Amino acid sequence: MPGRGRPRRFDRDAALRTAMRLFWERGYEGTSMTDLTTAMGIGSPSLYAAFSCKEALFREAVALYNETEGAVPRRMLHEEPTARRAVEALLRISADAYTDPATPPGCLVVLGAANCTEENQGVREFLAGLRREDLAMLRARLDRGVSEGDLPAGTDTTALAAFYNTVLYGLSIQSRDGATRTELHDIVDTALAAWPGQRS
Amino acid sequence: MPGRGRPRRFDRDAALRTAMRLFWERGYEGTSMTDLTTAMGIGSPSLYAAFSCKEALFREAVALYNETEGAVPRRMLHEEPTARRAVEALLRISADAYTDPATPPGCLVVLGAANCTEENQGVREFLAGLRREDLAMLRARLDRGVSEGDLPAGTDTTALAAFYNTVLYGLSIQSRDGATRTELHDIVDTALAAWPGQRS
DNA sequence: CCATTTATATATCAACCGATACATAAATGA
DNA sequence: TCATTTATGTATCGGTTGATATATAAATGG
Repeated sequence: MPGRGRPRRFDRDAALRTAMRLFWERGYEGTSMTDLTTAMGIGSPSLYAAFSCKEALFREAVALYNETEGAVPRRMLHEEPTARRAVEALLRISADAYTDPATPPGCLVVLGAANCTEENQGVREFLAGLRREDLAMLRARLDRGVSEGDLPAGTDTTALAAFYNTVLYGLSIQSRDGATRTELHDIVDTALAAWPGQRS
Repeated sequence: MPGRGRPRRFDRDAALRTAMRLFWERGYEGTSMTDLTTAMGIGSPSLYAAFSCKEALFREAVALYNETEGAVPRRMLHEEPTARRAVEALLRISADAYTDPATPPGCLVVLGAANCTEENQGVREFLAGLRREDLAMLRARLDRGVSEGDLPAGTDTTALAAFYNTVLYGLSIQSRDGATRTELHDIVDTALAAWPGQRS
């Protein structure tokens, strides 16, 4: 039921996608409400009525990002048969996504609130929490590799997960600096040489 | 010769160090002129008279950062006898510096203008240029390792340098997220396992 | 038809941004 | 002494920030 009052003139989902795109491209503080309302083609009271405030809009946009952009890497992480292949798929898919010319370079969760003001520490902590979740998923996949026997028992999965997570962070910055897809995959090649038991 | 007019009431070098510290902590756009003048204890016309404008002050502060904080890693990179030991020293010293409680976490050159506004693209490009210089120095050190025989002939030094550079970028973000010194060194351990010929 | 509800458009709000105008203070050179 | 030069303190500039007050438009329920 669409309710009683005057119907909304714009598509809320489309507006949210627009916000995701802008925040992805320019970060939280780098995107102004005027940028958003202009890109959405609506007035600022309409935006506030639909999304409460800038921070709420950002959180909703990031949630959308996490559901859409994060779906493929998450699925790969689970479906690939070994930990090694899962991590390689994660890195390769991320490298491809970060250099997709149809979307802004790098990861919104990593870059969206890099050095933001103290007054927006809540936004920063929100993204940091998502990063911790991603790290935990990666570590869990490595632990699964140990329990399934494709990773040596006694592997320091915490350190290994932290390492590949760090590489992913670095890839985001590299893509922002204009690194090509090939360059990122070359970096991934080297990173995979650090895999336990690997000969480089 | 201190010149003719009324002498400056404040220490320009100390003010520059204050600016470096603030920019390091909060980034270019995250630091306001009011933040700067307050921390320096001077009025805004004095700041403008001494440093022209915000961007010029930032560039000078970053130059100071590069000279001071960058000195030790640069020296290690040159003085360590092998490429492998040089890279390890670079990573370890950076990990220590990024987690030094006396200074802000992470690297100013990496984090100082992460997703800044389009109108400040000049600042972003300035830092990107410094990062390219650092990358070139790292690659040159690896090339030296090849010519001196401690790295196998045919080693892809470009890819290897890009990889360790990427790890350094990632370490900056990790330290911003509150990673401890031990955690960073564990990541460095894993990164070094990717070294050519290494058994991990 | 009309009360109610919701969304819109216009016009702003106070706070902060980077940057200056202006008058005054404090030094030097002649 | 006094013109010149430079720096300082105060007050403020126009512009932008995130967020609203207000009045009107457009739907539903009775």
